[in-house]
Amino acid sequence: MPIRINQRPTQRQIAARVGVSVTTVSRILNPSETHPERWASPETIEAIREVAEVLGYRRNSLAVSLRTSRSQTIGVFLPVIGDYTLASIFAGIDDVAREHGIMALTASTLDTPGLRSDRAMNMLDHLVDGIIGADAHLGERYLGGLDAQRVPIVLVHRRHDDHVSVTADDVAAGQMAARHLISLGRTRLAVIIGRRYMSTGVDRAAGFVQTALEAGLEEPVVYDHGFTVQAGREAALAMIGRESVPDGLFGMHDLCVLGATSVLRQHGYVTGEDVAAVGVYDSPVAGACDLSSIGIGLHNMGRRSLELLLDRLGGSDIESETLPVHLTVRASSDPSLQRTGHTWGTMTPKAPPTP
Amino acid sequence: MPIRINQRPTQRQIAARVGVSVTTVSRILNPSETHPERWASPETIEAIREVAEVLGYRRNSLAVSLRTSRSQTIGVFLPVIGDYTLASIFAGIDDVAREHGIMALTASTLDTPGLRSDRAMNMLDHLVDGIIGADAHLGERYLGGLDAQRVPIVLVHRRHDDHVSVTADDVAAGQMAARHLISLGRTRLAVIIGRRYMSTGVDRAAGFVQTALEAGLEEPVVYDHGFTVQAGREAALAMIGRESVPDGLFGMHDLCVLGATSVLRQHGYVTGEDVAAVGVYDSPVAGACDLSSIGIGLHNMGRRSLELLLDRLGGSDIESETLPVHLTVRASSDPSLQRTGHTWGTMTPKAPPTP
DNA sequence: CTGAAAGCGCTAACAT
DNA sequence: ATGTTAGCGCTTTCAG
Repeated sequence: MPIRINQRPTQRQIAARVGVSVTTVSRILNPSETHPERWASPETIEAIREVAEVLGYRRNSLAVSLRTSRSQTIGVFLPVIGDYTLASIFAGIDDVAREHGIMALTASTLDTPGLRSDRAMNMLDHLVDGIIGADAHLGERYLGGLDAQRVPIVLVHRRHDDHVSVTADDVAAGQMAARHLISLGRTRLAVIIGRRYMSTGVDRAAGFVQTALEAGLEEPVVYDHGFTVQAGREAALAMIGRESVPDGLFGMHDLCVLGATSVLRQHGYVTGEDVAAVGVYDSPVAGACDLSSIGIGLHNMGRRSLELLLDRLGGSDIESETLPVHLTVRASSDPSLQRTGHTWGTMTPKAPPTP
Repeated sequence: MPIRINQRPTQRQIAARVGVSVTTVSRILNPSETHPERWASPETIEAIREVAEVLGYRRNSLAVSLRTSRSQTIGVFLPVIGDYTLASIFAGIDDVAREHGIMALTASTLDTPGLRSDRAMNMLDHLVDGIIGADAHLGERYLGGLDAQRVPIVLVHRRHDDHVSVTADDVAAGQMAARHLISLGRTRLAVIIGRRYMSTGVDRAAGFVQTALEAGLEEPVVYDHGFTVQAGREAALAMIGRESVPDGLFGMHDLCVLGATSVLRQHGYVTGEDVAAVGVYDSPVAGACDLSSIGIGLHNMGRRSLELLLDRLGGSDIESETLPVHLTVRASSDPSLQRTGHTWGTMTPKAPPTP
């Protein structure tokens, strides 16, 4: 009769019912990894198993953690959550966590190092076994104040020389975008890099600019308004304000490119024609909007970050990884391609075709 | 000299240095909420504070939880993570969590009840104080198997009669969409509802269909392919296949509408002209794509869900809340409005304007 | 094959 | 104003 009313059953209760000690119960129910000495008489084992089953026993992870100093818990820092990119990375992390029965404590830090430290302290209070950070800033030691508590850290998405990281080949992405635009005959290039503390934007811009210069073009203009739709709009306004609208635009995020092209279009610059645009992440919306975009395996990036962290926790030495990127060309840069969703063409609609 | 090498300092260490008992240290450092009897001599208090400071003392949350049966931890279930909607809700939850020093254990369940149960067990093993669920399915008790462990549950985004929930006024959203389309003279309506187990889509469709019928229109056709870009594409193909392309389309998510309109457009149906389209969530991309959309305060919705849960944990009785929605009209439904980013107009671009 | 004992770090009655 | 005792649920030597 499972008569537990409000309380979770404990090993002690099982021990009492079976007539053995908690030690034995512990050994049977949770055989230690290292010493699988689950020696016990078959009858005892059977009895313990049965009572545990009928009582609905579940181990108290907190007690285990307190005893073993391993919490089966990790901390994950995201700069912002409501964004496709970071959310996709987190989805990959979550995937691996599920497979390994690990719980992730997640915190958004709004790209504010101070906030990050506060929440990191809180995480460490919960004895997380390790930390995955997607919100690293260049030129600032990640969680520098807390290194005494040597918790393994793996960075993801954004690199930092001081830490192991899983990133996309951002330099290659920039080169790829530039080569693509140049191959289309574009000569006045510009790039929206997000913020200067993000290695993603900085690295992509580096590859982009370098390739442009090597091709003998003017140095691309750099805009650092951010990576949101709104940031893209602001960048576009800046372009118009300085009367230097590019004919080739590369942006760190599909969204900021969409924001930029929408404003440019309002001002008469037709995407795909007047300005060829390329984004990053190849998000679903890029497909729906005919936006050329450089895809990155975000989900897999998340996966690898936790896999690496787990390797580290398992005692292995780990090294940074760089993931490949690939370009999908659509009508936003090559107007000869079929337009699907929203045409990048003229502003004044003709009479609608008869349905 | 903070000479802790690898180990976090404990109350005992402080007690030893100061020459008091751990009890006193505990009382000073972590005065209980109920009995703020932090009686101690000013010198003692001062000394303890100082040593704690210099040692870099931080309480061990796990030990506290084990002792108090309160973990300052909650569990959050999301159906999927890499999506603007859910991620935004989670951002709101995270906000409140930060303000209250609470940690959130997050898990994606892929809208698979079995997966949810497994991970819920794991969460309960970690003694979460409560659970927020964004992945409820209609017609299925949420976490039905585990109700014995009476952990407070608050649903968000999707309602379920058996639970307190924070949702948008989905019925009103459906009515609003229908009224808008009808006011534009649209008569052949259709709606993409996501999946049938989602109260969001079901409720919105209810309001939508009801309003259409009351206006004397034919019953809108319902498509339940999902709410992603791809789902929208499939729905559109279905429309074309059955030769009943609507002149008014409402979709549960901006993305599925974008997916649908992109395919419809490929087949010659111009958005805003041949078919007026309305989405939900008013995500940034809706703005960039001139998509009319019904906005919901997702961030606030997330906030409220945790606030409610905390109220409940504080002993209050709580009730479900319904949040208001509002429509933003853009060129996708009303072509007289200025188009910004991507025109919904004709397929064949005219000669580009001179930049 | 099994159990006694110790203790992870902390809090909470109950003394004094 | 402070200390003693007890114990949260579990794992882990060390002895039988």
